[in-house]
Amino acid sequence: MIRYLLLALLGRSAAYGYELKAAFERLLAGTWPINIGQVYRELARMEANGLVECTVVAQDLLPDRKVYELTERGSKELERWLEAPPTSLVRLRDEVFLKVIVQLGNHGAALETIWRQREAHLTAIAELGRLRNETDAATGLLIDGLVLRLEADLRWLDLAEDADRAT
Amino acid sequence: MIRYLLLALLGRSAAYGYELKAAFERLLAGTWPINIGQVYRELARMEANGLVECTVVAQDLLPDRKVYELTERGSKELERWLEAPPTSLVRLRDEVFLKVIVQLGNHGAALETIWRQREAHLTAIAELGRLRNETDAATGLLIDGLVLRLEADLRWLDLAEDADRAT
DNA sequence: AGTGCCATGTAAGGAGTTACATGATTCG
DNA sequence: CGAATCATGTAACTCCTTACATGGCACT
Repeated sequence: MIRYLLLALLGRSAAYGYELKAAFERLLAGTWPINIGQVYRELARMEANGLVECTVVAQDLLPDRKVYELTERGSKELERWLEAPPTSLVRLRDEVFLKVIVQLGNHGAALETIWRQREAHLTAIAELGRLRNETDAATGLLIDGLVLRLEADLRWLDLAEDADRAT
Repeated sequence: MIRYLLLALLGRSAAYGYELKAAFERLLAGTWPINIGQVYRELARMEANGLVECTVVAQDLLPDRKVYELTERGSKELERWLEAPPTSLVRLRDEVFLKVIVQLGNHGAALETIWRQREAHLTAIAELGRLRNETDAATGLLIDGLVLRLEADLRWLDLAEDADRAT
């Protein structure tokens, strides 16, 4: 995933690692903090695979920059990813859901988890509301997506509470 | 995650690996196919950590079973997980979202991705509807959660389409 | 003197996926 | 004879996370 996001960012314009980390986190509004080391490792790997190539740009006073850009293969690979059929959506590996369903019927415990989660969801939604203001279109849209999901999960927590009481 | 789910299953009753794999997949309605090898590896690891202990039960005609049960430490660990504060919900690493936002403004491409995704979501929802019939309460609830999320994502795709046209 | 920014990296490890190995029994 | 079920495991690999290393400059 990281690899393809970096490819997508390089598809917009050539960039060096340090800059890519910032662009990456700005695009995702900091919801995916990435370690700078990983950016360099991915770039090195992609270079080895011929997806990107770099030019060293010397600077005085500051360290050299290694400016990367997509190769032909790189943009093919990016395009391939973008056009690939969606991976299976029938897949749910979230703590929230799992913690609740394994406790279903265990009244006290399930309800406590549900309440804790509900509160966490509300906090997260509020936090995203604050984040939403300081972003551009694409990032704002991403945040909207997150909020919609969290709202769906809140409705699910209501369902779960009913289901637990019904047992 | 796998580790804790196995602990939760063992919290219900002692079981051996082969059986745990089946219970795991039944609980998750097959949305998380797990490799049997991983079950054995996790069990071995948990045994080394003193979370579970096993008794070998000989069978005639069939291979021996290693029946595991939670230790005191194991149920403490399970409880700790269940009661732990939810991990951050402000985090979104799904292909769907990322593929769309990196293409936003790139009209043709973004719209194609959106349509592909919409279709995949509808297919997935239909599939889950079929699955829903053959399950018990907890698993059914899980599926409801998945469906709610997919519906939220569908609404998001509408938002994304509007946002793309607006650029 | 210490913190933070610029810019590059290496290394260790956890979690999950996929494939393969072994051996007996039962069903078609 | 071949495939599926029961039952155990090992090995290799990808992806992501976390921590650490280096070195100069600027600001307080």
